[in-house]
Amino acid sequence: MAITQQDIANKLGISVATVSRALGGYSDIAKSTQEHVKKTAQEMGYRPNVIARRLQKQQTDTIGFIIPTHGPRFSDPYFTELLTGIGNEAAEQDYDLLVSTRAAGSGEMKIYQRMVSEQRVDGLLIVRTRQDDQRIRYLIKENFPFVAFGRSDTNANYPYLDVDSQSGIYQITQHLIDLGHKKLAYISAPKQLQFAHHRLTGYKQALLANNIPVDTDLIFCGELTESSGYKLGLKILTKYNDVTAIIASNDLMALGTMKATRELGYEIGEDIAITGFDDVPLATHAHPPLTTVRQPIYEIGRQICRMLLQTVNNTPLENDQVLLKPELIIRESSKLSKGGDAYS
Amino acid sequence: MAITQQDIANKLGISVATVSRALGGYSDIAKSTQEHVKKTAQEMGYRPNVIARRLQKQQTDTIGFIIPTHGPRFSDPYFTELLTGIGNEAAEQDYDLLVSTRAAGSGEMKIYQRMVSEQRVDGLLIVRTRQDDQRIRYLIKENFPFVAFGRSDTNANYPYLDVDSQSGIYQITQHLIDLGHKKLAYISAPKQLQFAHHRLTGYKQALLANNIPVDTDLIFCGELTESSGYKLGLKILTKYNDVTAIIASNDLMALGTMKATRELGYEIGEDIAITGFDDVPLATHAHPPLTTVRQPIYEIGRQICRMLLQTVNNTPLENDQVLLKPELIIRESSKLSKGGDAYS
DNA sequence: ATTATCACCTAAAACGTTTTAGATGTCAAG
DNA sequence: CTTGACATCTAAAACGTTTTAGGTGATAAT
Repeated sequence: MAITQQDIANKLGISVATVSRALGGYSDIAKSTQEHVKKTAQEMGYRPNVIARRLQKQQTDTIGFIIPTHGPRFSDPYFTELLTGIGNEAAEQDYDLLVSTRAAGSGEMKIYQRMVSEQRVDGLLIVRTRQDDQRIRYLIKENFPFVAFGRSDTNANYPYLDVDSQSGIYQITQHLIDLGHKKLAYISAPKQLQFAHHRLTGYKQALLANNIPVDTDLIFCGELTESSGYKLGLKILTKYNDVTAIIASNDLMALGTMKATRELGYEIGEDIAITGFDDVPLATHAHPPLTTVRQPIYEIGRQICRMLLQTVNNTPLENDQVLLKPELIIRESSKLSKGGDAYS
Repeated sequence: MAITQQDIANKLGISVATVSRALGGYSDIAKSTQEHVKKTAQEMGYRPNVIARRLQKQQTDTIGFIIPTHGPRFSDPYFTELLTGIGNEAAEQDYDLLVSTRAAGSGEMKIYQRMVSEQRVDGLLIVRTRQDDQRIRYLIKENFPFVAFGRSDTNANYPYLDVDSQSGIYQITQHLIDLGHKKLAYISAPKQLQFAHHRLTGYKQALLANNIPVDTDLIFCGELTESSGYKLGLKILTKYNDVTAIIASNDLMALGTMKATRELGYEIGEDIAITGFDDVPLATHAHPPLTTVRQPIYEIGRQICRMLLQTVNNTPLENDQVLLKPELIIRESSKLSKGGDAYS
């Protein structure tokens, strides 16, 4: 059996209250007693029982993070990096991290309710915000502490951190237009994801700013996976043989599109430009290396975690709605358009 | 404030004990009372407080999983898939999953001690077993329930699941030899990882079985990342221009090696064969698709979780040391050796 | 000699649940 | 009428911690 404060108290002939307060370093316990208790605790191998502490303190020192997976073979490198950021920050602040994996829809809300109403965690992290996001609605209704990675379309006010992906896609689209591309296809994320709209807007705005009409036939919708990018790549390039650039809304889809492009005999970066979003490590090692927009994923993980812990501890956030400017990373998957007349 | 059993008891004019037992469905409570209590609980929106339950039951209904990361930009797709498997299985059995992210070494043992001695979890999952693995030694010493993904070199007996990667690499090496390759370089995982040895042995055995002498100059050691595979790929191919096949011990390194190979002007699958291990989804979408050995990662996650939960619940495992046969997946990154004389 | 102040300690309650050990009342059998 | 068996319920203890409210005794001030 584990050593308890009672054991220490018995051994020392003092009360548990004194043991507790001594270990807690309270000033109403004599310095000498404090040291004595601490020493004995150490010797006896005492470790606090966190469950008992939690019950008394009415807080769990735990935060929750529910990863929205799609299907069993879910392997988005993006999430590992995000999780590492969250996990490291939580650990530094002595918080536990409770993780659930659940496909969006499919009983997802059950998990949230469980976490909230059974008081399993002190706060929650939400990622991949959606249109009319029921998770956000629920947490606001319950007045439960949370921080989201991503804005949402509700007019509710809540703490979030987001990347200005509209600007990111605008930059990348402008970059391609500068290279002489005129016919640029776009592979969107699923429409229910909030960022899908920001990114699509960035694309449209860039086109319009350059007097290129928006052709909705050139806008496709993918699932953020390689295989989805692959399928759409095939579709786009067989149907529209005058497209010279494909803008994917994440790296994984861009990598899939690259495969399709190559299979159809095009040279990427020469015949067809392809771009992504995220800058996962694989983007550098793709062939050719992928032009993309960098989101500092690890740092984002740390920061949303830091924001949540502040919220949980009732420290007011100096800035509770943060918008990060992403950085354009130009690599070889985007080059001058062959048929183009840039700077001509 | 949340509703407690006390609130229900007060409202109904019965004792908390009755409420507890009614909700628990015990037979010493009248059917009618049970229904009444359950109905009222529902109406009042009662949810059990898991912390209190845990304290009383002296178990946490939580398992722990510490992901051994390397560095902040850790994005191994392998782990997301494993985590999904573990998470889904845990959720189905109503267990919480506590996740920590920590680089091996660097205070890793502190996390284990914290989990174990402060009774944060009922059991632990260990992955990427190492030579003389201190985590395993510690958990055995503490007699704490755990299941490992991977064997280890200690002669201690403990429950594990592993993939027979010696056989996997043997198969892949034999496959390459059958294609006519004679000079096959090998990129190992870090030597402290247990599976590095099994895989290396598989490579050596296959060579010897085909009367090819083992040339230790052709054995390199990488870090399981793309960039590590890239660097070693460059090194191998510039130093040994008669190497026709490179066997990497995971897919990520293989992908990095592919990049190096291409940059040096070789045609993958034509001039140089490259193989990986794991079959992450990206292997299919690589250019060309990667020949590899499939580990059913998601299923492995589920199964080690299932094994752990059985252990935690004192259900004896019918088979507590499982060895899975991996499957060779032949794709286009390995083809006939140009200089080779297979079947000649 | 009384009172106030202070340093140090602790009994008991509290957190919300489950379990234990037994109480109460009913009914049937003897 | 007594006894035993049974169904149903519950007071109290228990889990291990922290907090509250106050006690004790010593010393200093009046």
